[in-house]
Amino acid sequence: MTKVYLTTAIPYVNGEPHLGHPLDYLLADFYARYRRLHGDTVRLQAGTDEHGNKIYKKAMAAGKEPQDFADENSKKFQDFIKALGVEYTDFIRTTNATHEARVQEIWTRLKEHIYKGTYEGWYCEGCERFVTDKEYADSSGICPDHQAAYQKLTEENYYLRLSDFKPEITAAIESGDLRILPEFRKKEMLKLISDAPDVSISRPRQHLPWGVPVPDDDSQVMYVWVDALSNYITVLGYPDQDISEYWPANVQFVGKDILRFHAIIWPAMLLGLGLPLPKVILSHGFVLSDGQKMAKSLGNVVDPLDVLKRHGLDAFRYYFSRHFDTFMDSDFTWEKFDDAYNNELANDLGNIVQRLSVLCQKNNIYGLVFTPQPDPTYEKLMDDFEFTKAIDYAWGKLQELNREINDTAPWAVAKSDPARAKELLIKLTHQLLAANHLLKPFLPITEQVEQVFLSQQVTPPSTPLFPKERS
RNA sequence: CGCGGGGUAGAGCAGUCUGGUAGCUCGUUUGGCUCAUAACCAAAAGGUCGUUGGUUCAAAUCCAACCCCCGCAACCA
Repeated sequence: MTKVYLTTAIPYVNGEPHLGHPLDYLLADFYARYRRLHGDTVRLQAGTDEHGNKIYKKAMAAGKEPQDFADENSKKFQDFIKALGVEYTDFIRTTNATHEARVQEIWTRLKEHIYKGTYEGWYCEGCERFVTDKEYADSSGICPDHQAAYQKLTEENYYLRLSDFKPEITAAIESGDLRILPEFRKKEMLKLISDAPDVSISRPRQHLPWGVPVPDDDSQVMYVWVDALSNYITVLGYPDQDISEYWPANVQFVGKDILRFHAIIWPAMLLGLGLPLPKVILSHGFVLSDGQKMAKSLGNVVDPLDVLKRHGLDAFRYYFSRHFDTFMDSDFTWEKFDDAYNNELANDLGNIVQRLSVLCQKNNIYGLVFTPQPDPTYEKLMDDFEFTKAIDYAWGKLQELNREINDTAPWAVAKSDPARAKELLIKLTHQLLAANHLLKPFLPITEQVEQVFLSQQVTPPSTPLFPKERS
């Protein structure tokens, strides 16, 4: 039995889950379910990133303790992940005391690659933070929130010496030992690595009051990287426990925006610890709303809970698997979502279940047995993480089946030759169950479909699957 | 010349590496069927494949130049 470890990026819990968050979880869950159907033991991690300035300030603004604030938001994310039907096995929080202790030990073990340096940049007193060069340029040197000029400021930081690891990381990515997906991101990452300066991994305590203290230096607090990225191994028990059963991870699912950190800083940390690199880092695109990036300022933010409520969990997972490209940005609109529900889920899957179950009932079919057969085309797609193409392929099977039902017309055959009709229906039902089986990683409702046909006596579901809503 | 992605039917995309009558899903129109959720099946309409030039018997596909859209450039999924 193969052991599989999959990870998802841990979201920063300074706000509510939005429609972009499900992607990591769903992709990981599709793959996890697929491997579990093959009998593999899958460990699927999820969690929340809870330190940092933004959370500290939001908590202060709300008159709360940072920990209480983090507790509330972490809970929201955990509930959300459950609502998505994601079968995760571990949930890690960066404010967990065990995680914090482990992170400090990790820092200590990385010490020979860490040095103290100074960081100089543009700083806003009001925001209490440094701004990027781009922000500085865009705002002509004036903070838009505080109408105050940015100041040049210097502070002490610890740095991770990336140069110690660049050749090894580059070689791993080039050879495919560390596979970056999609392929077109690989070049981008290689270029970024060659240009990457050493990374600042700490902040003075007065600038970052909410975080894990740097060991042996009370004046400094760890910045996000060492703290958050370590979650993938602290959740397994590192460094107190042997993690070789599950590490290296088979696949790490991340958004395209944070791929660079997972392709550069994270491998550097792992090499510094003497741990193997993950086998695959898969980066997915963004969820666009009406063709645009979702942003509060644009007023096009969609609440994922509303989407879940609209047509239920299966519709949600269906839309995000079949109408979202696994690797590229894709668009969400209510109209497309409703169309997918009505024209595809209801008309194809829902209707065909109804169609065949009624025919089976009328022809008194019972005691069916189903054994899934391997489908190499489908498995190749799933193994390559081409989820959109895999579900598309499975859907094609449903459409073929509809054609075949029309062509063979079992209802007509039943009038003259009931025995032959029965035989036909059993064959057609097996085809449906085979297609249904391919949909299992994506749609939980497939369990219900099996129940309909594999129960003692085939009876149509009391209410059709995916009932159409009359508008 | 910062890096990367993209421009193919009303919408979303495949096809480009390995040149050879332009394909899929959804939508539209017409016909068929009646087992089924006003469902299903068939057929049709709809594209000068971003622009210009080149190579070739033949270019969405190869080469060159250009135009347009999008993302990224230390905390944004």
